[in-house]
Amino acid sequence: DVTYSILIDSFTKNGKLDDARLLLHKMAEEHIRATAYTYNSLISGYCKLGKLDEAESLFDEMTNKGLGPTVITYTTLISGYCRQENLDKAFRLYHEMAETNISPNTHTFTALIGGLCRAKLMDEAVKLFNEMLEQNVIPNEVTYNVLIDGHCRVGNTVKAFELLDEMMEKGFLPDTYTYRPLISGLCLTGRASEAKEFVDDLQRENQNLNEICFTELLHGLCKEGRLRDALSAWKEMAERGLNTDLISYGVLIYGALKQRDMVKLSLLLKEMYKRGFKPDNVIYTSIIDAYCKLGNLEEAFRFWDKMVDDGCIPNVVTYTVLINGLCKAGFVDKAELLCKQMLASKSIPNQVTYGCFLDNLTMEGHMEKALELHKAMLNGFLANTVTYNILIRGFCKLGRTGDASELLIEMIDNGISPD
RNA sequence: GUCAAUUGGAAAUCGAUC
Repeated sequence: DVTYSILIDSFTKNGKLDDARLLLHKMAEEHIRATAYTYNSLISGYCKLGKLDEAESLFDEMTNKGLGPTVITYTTLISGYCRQENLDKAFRLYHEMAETNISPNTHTFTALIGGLCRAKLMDEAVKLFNEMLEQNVIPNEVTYNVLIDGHCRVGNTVKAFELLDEMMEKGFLPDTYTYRPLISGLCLTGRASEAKEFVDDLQRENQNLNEICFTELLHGLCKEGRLRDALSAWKEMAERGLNTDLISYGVLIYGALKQRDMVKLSLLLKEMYKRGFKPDNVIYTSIIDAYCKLGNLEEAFRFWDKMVDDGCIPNVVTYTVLINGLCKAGFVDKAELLCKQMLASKSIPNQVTYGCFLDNLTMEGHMEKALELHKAMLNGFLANTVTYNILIRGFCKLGRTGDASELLIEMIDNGISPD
């Protein structure tokens, strides 16, 4: 059974869930008992693919066979639900554990804290962290990394750096999983310079930063329009022996576009090609977006064609960027056409896509049509803070503040928080 | 003796004092 479990685990890690399940059947045929290990591996695989229903049915199956669940099974499912931002489900499982006398461990708490952090519910995350300590479950470096990341995401770098000190006092070694969020947090709060200093300090201490940490810094610098600094950091990255990969080029291109520096754009593209890199989806999309925003739809479509010729498949974001460009330029009919084309391919329009149309309708003063779209979006759970903002702004502009406040109430009722 | 938790780039609204 160990052999089979190892095989099943490696299949699931490669996303070959079907093959893994075939093996499970084969085990049964050969009268080899499956174990909790086997099931846990499979459940983990389905969770990572977001197929929680499949994971749940295996959970039931293993329960019926008396093979579990174990702490690991619960933790796997909990983290699966957390990744889908289904915290209700995750916590329900957590409570179910208590009923079945399975004690949550460090991994379990870390997964839940991570879920809360992802949802930016930092007060709750801290509360759970304290509960964890009260239950004498010892946090480890991952727990700290998750919390640090959470605080950084909401811009609370002070708290994040406090936790960095705390974790070091406890003897945990920070790594790239710790540093990356801190760099990101500093950049997020408009302090790319501090992020740069932080990175320099870490280099002086000979801490090993990886591509991911550097790219985060590059991105922060580019976002603030500091392309020159980003380029020099990029050179430094290369000198440090790190890979200047496709993503790092993508960030620099984003920076060049932000500065509307099309000369730099073509230089970067040339250099990329020379190194054997081809622009990917993301790079093409950022170029297309930039041209749309410059009002140059022709050039935008030229890159779209180039992208398709290159074998890159446009995704939701690519479509949305063009739809936005078309809407803003007043070609709503063309945008709708593109949306249909999008549905015909395998891309499904999302909140942002519909948000573009919604924005166009409210800007044109077609509030009733906008409300119609909004209702459809509500049915598809596609309303969010931004889409409500668009509608509320539209009503306010027309002086219909009554309708606007009704929407405010509605959004709160729907559990969507105003910002 | 195999299973569970954390990392990078693109898109919609708004960003006051000019």
